[in-house]
Amino acid sequence: MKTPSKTLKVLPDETPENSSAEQLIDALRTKGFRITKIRQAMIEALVAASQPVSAPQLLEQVSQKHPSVNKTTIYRELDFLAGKKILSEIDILDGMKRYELLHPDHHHHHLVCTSCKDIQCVEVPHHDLHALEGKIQQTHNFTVQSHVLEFFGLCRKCS
Amino acid sequence: MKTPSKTLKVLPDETPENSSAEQLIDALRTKGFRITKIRQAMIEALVAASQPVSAPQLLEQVSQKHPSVNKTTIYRELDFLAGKKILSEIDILDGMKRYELLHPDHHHHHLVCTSCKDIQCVEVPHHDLHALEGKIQQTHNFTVQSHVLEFFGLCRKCS
DNA sequence: GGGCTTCTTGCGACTCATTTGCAAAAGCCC
DNA sequence: GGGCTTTTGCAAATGAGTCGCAAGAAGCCC
Repeated sequence: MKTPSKTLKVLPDETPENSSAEQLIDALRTKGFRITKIRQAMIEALVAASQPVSAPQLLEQVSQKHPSVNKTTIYRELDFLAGKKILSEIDILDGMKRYELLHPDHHHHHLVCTSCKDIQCVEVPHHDLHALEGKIQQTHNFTVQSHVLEFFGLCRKCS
Repeated sequence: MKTPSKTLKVLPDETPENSSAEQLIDALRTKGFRITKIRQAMIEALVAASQPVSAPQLLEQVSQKHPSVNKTTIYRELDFLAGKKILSEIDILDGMKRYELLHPDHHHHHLVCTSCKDIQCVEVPHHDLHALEGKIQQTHNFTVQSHVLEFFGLCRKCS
């Protein structure tokens, strides 16, 4: 097991090629799921997004190409994609969930600007958290499955 | 810089005496706020709670003594108490906020059981997070004001 | 106790994210 | 194209949280 880097890297806005829309779609098709226009449009929108997006935002975006999309479809599809581990759900405490592509090989956290609501991603060296989880497992008889770590504050523009 | 204890302590369910209902109420009265039946009942319910409670839960509980309480009052009062730094707001991602007494001298995190929804508190050695926040401040030009760190998994009974 | 001022409360209506049931429409396979 | 199954749209419902306003209560001074 290698030691994680000590520095915090800014994650690029562009999506790495292993999660481009086409590849995600192919993977779904291979597993036997249907590739509908809405599903395709949603995946494309999510891949293109530079920040986690909410269902209403996605609805608006998908509506531009498919004016008849229904919000129910958006919610169901988000659920479907999250269930397939393609998306992860994040919560910035403003009353609605947001979704972003889940990258199996790295897990990151967010810097949420409390003023302009901008969300940046941060990669946090994971050994500290893992050590902590191990300790919790022992001390509390609690099997940690996942965690949420988000920072709230002021971004460069707002501070 | 001193090294914080490496062990994780289980926080007691009982509330330390410096935040008993009477004392909180006296403090509010001294500051000139009115002590109404509802306010009193809410503070008592919150002091008695062994877990963070949601507004609907509190509504139900307060309703038992005061059948005519209105949910608006509950929300307003929670807001009021949070504003006075008596309560802190926590979010376990199930779509509603929960509140618990805020202990000025320690900040803690939670272990949320994904099966039975039970919530335990954990005190986490804070130097790691502080160091991290300092690093983020520098690397991202982001002024960290607060953070959320919650662990999800299975409690003893459910694992 | 009475009256006054100001803080709180109840009520009703409203917003808005999210969910549900059902029937119609669209993918995919042959 | 036909058939089977997954997706979708629609309409209505749920549920948390909010708002404006008028009535009700606390605290205070006399």
